[in-house]
Amino acid sequence: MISKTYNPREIEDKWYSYWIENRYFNSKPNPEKEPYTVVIPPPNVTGVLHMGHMLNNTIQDVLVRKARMEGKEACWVPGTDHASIATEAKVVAMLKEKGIQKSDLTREEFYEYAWEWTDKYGGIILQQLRKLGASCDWDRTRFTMEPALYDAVIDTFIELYNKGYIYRGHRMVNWDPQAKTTVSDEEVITKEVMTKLCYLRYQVVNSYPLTVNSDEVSDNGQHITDNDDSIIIATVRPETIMADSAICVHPDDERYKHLHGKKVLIPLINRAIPIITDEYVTMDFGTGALKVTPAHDQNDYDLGVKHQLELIDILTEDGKLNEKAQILVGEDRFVARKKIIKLLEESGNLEKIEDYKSNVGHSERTNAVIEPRVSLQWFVRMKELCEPALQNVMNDNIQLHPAKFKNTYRIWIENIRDWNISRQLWWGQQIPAYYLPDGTVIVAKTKREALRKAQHELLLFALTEADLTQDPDVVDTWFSSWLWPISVFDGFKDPNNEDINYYYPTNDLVTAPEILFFWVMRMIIAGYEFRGELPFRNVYLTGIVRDTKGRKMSKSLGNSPDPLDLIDKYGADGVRTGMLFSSPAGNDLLFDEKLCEQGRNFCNKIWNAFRLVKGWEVYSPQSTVHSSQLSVLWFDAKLNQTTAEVLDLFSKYRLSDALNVIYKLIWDDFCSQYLEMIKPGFEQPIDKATFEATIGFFDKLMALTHPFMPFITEEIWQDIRPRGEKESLCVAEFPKAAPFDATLLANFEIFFEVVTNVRNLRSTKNISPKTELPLTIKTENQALYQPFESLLIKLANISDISYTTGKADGTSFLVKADEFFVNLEGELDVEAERENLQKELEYTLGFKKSVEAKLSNERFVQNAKADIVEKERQKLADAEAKIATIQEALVRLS
RNA sequence: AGGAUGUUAGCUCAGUUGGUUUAGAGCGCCGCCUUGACAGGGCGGAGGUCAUGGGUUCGAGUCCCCUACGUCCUACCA
Repeated sequence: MISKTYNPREIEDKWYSYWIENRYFNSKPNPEKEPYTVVIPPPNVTGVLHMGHMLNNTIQDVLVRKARMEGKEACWVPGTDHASIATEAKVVAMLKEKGIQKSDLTREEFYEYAWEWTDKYGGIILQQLRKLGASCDWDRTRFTMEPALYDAVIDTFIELYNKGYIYRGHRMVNWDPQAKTTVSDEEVITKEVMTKLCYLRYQVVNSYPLTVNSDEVSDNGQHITDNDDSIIIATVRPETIMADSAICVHPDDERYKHLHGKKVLIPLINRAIPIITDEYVTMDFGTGALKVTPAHDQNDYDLGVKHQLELIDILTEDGKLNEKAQILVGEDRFVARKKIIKLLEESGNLEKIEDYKSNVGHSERTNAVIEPRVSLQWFVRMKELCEPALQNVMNDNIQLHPAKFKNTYRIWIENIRDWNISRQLWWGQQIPAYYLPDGTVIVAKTKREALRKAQHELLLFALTEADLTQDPDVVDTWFSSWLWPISVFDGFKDPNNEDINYYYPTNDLVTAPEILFFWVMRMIIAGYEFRGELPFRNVYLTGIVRDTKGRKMSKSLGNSPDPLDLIDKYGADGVRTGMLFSSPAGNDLLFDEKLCEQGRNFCNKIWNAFRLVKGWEVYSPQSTVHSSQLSVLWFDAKLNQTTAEVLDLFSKYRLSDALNVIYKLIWDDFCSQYLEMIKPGFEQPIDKATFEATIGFFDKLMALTHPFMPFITEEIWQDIRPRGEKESLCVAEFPKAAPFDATLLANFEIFFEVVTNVRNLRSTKNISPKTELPLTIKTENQALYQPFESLLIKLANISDISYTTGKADGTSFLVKADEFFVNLEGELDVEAERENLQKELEYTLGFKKSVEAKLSNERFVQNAKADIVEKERQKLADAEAKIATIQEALVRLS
């Protein structure tokens, strides 16, 4: 006895183990077959599955399963990312709970804890992916911190350094004065804060050339003019004026043209700084004059570099003023701010203070206000490396789906800055740079090699390993994940191995648009740089999963359902289809559990169709029922038509559309129409030929649906298949498009319309579906309807069918230009009939008019393509025939 | 602020080189239908001047421009 509803739970576990046991997901290079490769975007090793992963991995699985069924050597490589910042933060928090400070540990000790943590929580997410049905080759699971991949990072660092792409330089970073470390841009939370905008007056120095010793100038007072010759700037950080290197105004600003080339004195400390001009300045903000403080502001830093200004850092690493500030030395930056305002007020340099709303960066971890700070970091020179990455996306060697992202991608690359790859963390690949006691840098794979280099290249034979210190920083996580498509096949360790030669370049990459820049672009760069070839041919960009209100799903909002709960509730197939129903590439998915419900209902629908067919008793008659024969021909055509459509949609990466087309094929065409057409009477057997054709349809439908719903399709497929033919739907053949009879499909459409009209008539006249009705067809083309008679009787519950070219009794409806009469018992509601016909007439007349307007337009007839004009003529003829029929009917009623 | 992108039924979206009827689907809604595969179901129905205003064209949901609103990315401005 088959259950009335589909029960996913045991079926899913059963088949997943079966697939794994039989190693259907494992792949080896096979020269006989075309490879199809996907590398998973490695999730954070300590992460748990969220809705974004579900969507992303469902899409990958659909693509991989289809390729596998198409006979390709499908290989989906899973793995995880060490996620240095996120993981280190979690480990540090865990240590804190144990009462251990990171600073109390050696690097080695810290690693022990980190690995312990990774082993404990790592890979949970990969277990969860199995529940979803992901057909990964689990034997190939990789981790970005495992030795081989660690080495790949070190080797590529050295290679790029030797090629001159990596350099060490002073750059502005986000400094957390409380944690005394730099933090990445992603860890900076900008918050809106109310601050004071101070307007400060700087005195202009008139004499030229200016004496270097500014004290002298202020002492004798000669060079300082009265208030008319001064410039007022606005700032929210008055405590940094001692670090000013210039005042900047817009070159076209008439107010300040007379000051170009002059110098001003910084209030309180009276150091002279130049007035420079740059179009960066917004004339109508503040006073249109800007103090330039290169050491304490990113934009000012850029200006400083451009105008070669002095860089004066007046802050200590914990955010206090240092000796270079000259005044308020030792005060905290915020205390200093208050105090200096007072000093400025006393000295008469403070013009006014306004309340001002500004966005200030805060550290995610300590909530301290981030201090832009210049420090020594490692960088990758990007401009040249980017060239192939830009070109090969623009010329579609690598295709983005949807293509609209090409634009964004181009703009990003064109504005790229050098990539800061050093991070002041421990969990990650330590930079292979060694410092000699005098500060000389040697980049080498090991300390021993660095020493050898120092001895041989620098002739420093007296050095020992103890004299060398390795750079404590690690590289940015993306510096390991950009190698992923190559490193998972050991393309660095062994650049000519069988795997990399066979699987690389990979085919499709599925990821979120948010990391197009961080990750996708960098993988493309790495692909061309390290293998001289693209890393993948297609990039499928998913949307972001949001809730029904359009908010991003997040832990803090608590609006993200647990994917495993969903799978438990709706089944993996239900959740998979639920997510894909409404998520075309590049579109955000507004997730609603209703979608999963729809997915589950779809499973149930398929399940019950299967139950119905399974329950039939089969017999072998002399000849097959005619209506069933016709139905089989029709569904075969429909199936071929839809298969072609599905294949076309797949080729365009329109997976949502492909799923919807399949959904309708199964629900509407197969269940609602086909099964109803061939269904034998209650407790009647079905003829063998029809039964077998139906089983054949099931076979193809399950194959077509398998990439989307692997579990239920496998269950049914296994049940209907003769044993021993092929062992799993996973590796069965994906349906191919075959020719189909388009005329047959068109005639069936007319037939369905007739059926719908009869049902509609019953509905409006309140006649039970069980009451048989006689039907008279008024047509010039009797031959069109004759083949459908038996089906019409069955589906519309007609007692008998007759034809006429004249008139008939009863109420009627129109399909095309033919009229269908149903003689109902009782009175005919003439008024209602007339009203309906009148409405239809009006519509058709309006339609005819619009077609006529087109056709009577000479320019249309001249300019439009011949087939378009012909179609319009046909439309007109159809409309005219229909109008004639309606008018006859109206005459008859009056 | 700059850039990208979007605005089609109550909601979520299709509508692929401009011409297959006067625009489609799913969900929701309304009406009718429960012994017979499935109420997680069946049958039927209502619902849109394609954001606004211009333009190009014989013809515009589709191409161009303006405006409004939304989303995203980058930069956040002293």
